[in-house]
Amino acid sequence: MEISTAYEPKAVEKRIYRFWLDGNYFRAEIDYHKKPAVISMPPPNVYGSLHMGHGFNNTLQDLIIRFWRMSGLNALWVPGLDHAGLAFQNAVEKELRKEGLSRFDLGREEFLKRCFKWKEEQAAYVVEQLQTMGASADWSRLRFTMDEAYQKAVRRQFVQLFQDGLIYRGTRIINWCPTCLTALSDIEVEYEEEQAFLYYVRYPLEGGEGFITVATTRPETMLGDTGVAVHPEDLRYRSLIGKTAILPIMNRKIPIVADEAVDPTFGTGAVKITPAHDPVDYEVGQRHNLPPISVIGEKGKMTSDAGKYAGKDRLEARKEIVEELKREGLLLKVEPYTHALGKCYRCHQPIEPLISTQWFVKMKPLAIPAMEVVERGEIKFYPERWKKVYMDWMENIKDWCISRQIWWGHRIPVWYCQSCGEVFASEDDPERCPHCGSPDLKQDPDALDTWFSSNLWPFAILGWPEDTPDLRYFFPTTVLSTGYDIIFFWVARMIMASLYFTKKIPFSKVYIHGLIRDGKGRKMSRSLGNVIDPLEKMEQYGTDAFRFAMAASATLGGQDIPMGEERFERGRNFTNKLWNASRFLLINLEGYDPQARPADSLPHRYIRSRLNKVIEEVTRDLEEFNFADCTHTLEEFFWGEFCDWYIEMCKTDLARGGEAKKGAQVVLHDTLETILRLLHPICPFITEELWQKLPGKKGPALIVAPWPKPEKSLYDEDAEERMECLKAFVRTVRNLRAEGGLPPSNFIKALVITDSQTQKTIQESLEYILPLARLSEVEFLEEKRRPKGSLGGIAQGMEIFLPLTIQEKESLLARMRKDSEKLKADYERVLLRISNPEFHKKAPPEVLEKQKRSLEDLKFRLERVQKIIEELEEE
RNA sequence: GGGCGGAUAGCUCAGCGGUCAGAGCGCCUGCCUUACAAGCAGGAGGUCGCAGGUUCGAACCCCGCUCCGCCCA
Repeated sequence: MEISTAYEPKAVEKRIYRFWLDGNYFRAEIDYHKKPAVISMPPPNVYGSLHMGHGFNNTLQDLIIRFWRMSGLNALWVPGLDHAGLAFQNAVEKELRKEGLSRFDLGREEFLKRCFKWKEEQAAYVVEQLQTMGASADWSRLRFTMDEAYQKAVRRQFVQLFQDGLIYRGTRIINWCPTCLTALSDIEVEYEEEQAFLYYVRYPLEGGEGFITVATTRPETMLGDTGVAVHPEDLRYRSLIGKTAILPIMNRKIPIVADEAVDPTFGTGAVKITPAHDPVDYEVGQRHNLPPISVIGEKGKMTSDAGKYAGKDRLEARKEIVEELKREGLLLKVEPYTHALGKCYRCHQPIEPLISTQWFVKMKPLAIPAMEVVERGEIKFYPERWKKVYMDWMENIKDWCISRQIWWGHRIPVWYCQSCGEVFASEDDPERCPHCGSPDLKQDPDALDTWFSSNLWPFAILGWPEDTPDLRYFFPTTVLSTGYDIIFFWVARMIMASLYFTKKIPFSKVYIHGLIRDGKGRKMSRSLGNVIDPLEKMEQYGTDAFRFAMAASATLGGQDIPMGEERFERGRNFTNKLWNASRFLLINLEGYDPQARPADSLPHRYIRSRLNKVIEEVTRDLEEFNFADCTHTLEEFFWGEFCDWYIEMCKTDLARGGEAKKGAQVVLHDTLETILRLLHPICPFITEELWQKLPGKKGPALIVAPWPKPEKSLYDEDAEERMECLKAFVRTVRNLRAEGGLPPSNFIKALVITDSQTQKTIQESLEYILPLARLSEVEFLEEKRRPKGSLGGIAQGMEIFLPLTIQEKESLLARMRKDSEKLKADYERVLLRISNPEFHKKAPPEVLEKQKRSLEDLKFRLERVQKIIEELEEE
């Protein structure tokens, strides 16, 4: 058989993915005899390239799905795409700017046409990327958050919440992005520490009696001040409460009020109140009847209420106002100040708190049941600590601003009757006003927050609001996998929506993984230029190597992952090793007879015992989302045990031919076949490719081969222990040879002192270990004395000696002295513990036993080492 | 200000109550041993952040502290 000596992923991946698609293996059919197991894919933004976060999350989801599928569950993974409202609109506008156009030039209808055209092109590209990753999702069920059916779901949600009184329209202070020209919800604002200044401004008191000094980071907002506030307990200002100050520049009379919200330690302890431009001031204003005056407009420019500063940009106005205050002698001082500045999570420009009329969802009634299901454990977070984060947010939840002043997205299904003023929501586009019958209707121009549609995801993709067979069979879904950064944005809202609309939880397990960072632990960002492109890495190292790196990085604790190049290299090395081990087998399977009965020899017993224990361990790891340990266990077993020891030993049987060869072939084949099955969820392409090459395969494809079950009858402690003894023997010889500087090319004789049982173990497996230790023969010594002129080492109740030259003696002596000291320290530590009467009383018996055995072992080794030292010194 | 993570080998991280502390990468030595140099064999390297406590026994549990990161106000 012609197989290349290095694994070449590119030759394999496309072909294998095609093979799976042709076999229709990703498709899940309703089958009431099978238990469904479902994941809804967090839909990536339909626009643009997938990033490492997608690569990571989708690898893990695919891993789970493939594991379930092989385990005999009816595994369904529903893929999808998100319209990503503002992010997508911004991207399209950016493209338009290249043509010198804005969306307003095109008009709403034309702009949306462009958007859909873009969406079509981009969707195919995103799907292609997911497929490159090996995603075994059911593409026949691909959903997009603006599909016709999905639009209906969103309208149903809005109308029902509206009719139930949970959606209302209100005028209040909201977060406004002057760059994106839209309102945002509270959690769409990101706070960043900024170096700024704190301005101390004197406001003259009415009647010419001195000043009250306020401190502010935003002097330009003073034009909208309608009060000054101090803490009610603050003795410094007690006498001023109820008095009036004169607002400089505007010459407005404003009251001095007392409010608990004021922090007396900030600045002077007196703060200006600008209800129209600060959320806290807004509330203070409400409590004290201070009217909001908007002095900053939607584009970040001063309004007509800003007096002579009207029309200026807010930052320009700040400069000029500071100058004016300085001239007037009202600027007391300016000091450097670090504060958290709110920025838009899409364009990263500073947001502006503004008074505006928007649509809101009342969250408290939705949050209460959503907290209960998590509290009761119906929905579990993995790792569990995220439960607290979720609960804390839910407890302090605020109403959700869902209207956005954008065009791309679900338009708010609310109409305003131009005749009678009726405001109503409707699932279908209405012809006439339901109140007065007038056809003169206007639809609300705004669109909905994207998250107000993706919160329906797990059930809308299965057909909701229709009562479809898919929804009945596949819902609730089983696992949701996502990063911790969108617990509030998405996870929490899906739980609330699902309970409200379906009366069911959307999923029972939430797997929360860490975030991928760059090699130095920094957040990846385009501006830092430290973004790793997953597709590029797959191209470079192979998809399986990429996935191996992802899986190995997904630790149980869900820590963030600094993604360095080494992780991919390790994956590539692993797949290459897998390739070559399989290649070795395929070359040596000539005359393979699956019916042959393997001998009851130690290597076979050992590898079968270990394999079955690994099956048990790996299965448990996958059930617990412990991907890193699962990967590591498989890597270690395959490489460190199967390749390094078992295959090497089997070479003896293969060389011998006959029954020995036939038996080895069967065990080698079966073990590798099982390893391929265990590795398939992590490395689907290479395992499928190799599995297809193996003779005597059962079934059409590895992707649907049964997940291995551990056979406990094959667990064999005796074989494992004996094997450890053989390994110790071989390692000791290799070590002696290296330290003694004996060339590996010479096959030499080893002399051994040991007990009769160990002697038997070694003798029975001599043919396997001689080549590994590069020995010609082993002689067992009767006399328990180190042979003169030899190099000796100790391992597991054996003393092993190799012929030694005189110049090698000194280095040996040095090593023995070092060993002796370490052993002495270890021995004394255990002795101390064991001689403590409390230990005998309180430690469990098996621990006591183990300690006793350790002590004996240490004593034995120590005595031997000391004896050798004496002997060497005598010579 | 509140909360959550982290601090273990040169680097990146596992381990989270039973002698001797683990991996990958890096480093040193020797090998083209007919599957694999993306490999094989051997080796060096760690008062497990600091300081107390609980326990027969602590990297691991508890208390405090220091530094780093994140989230919320």
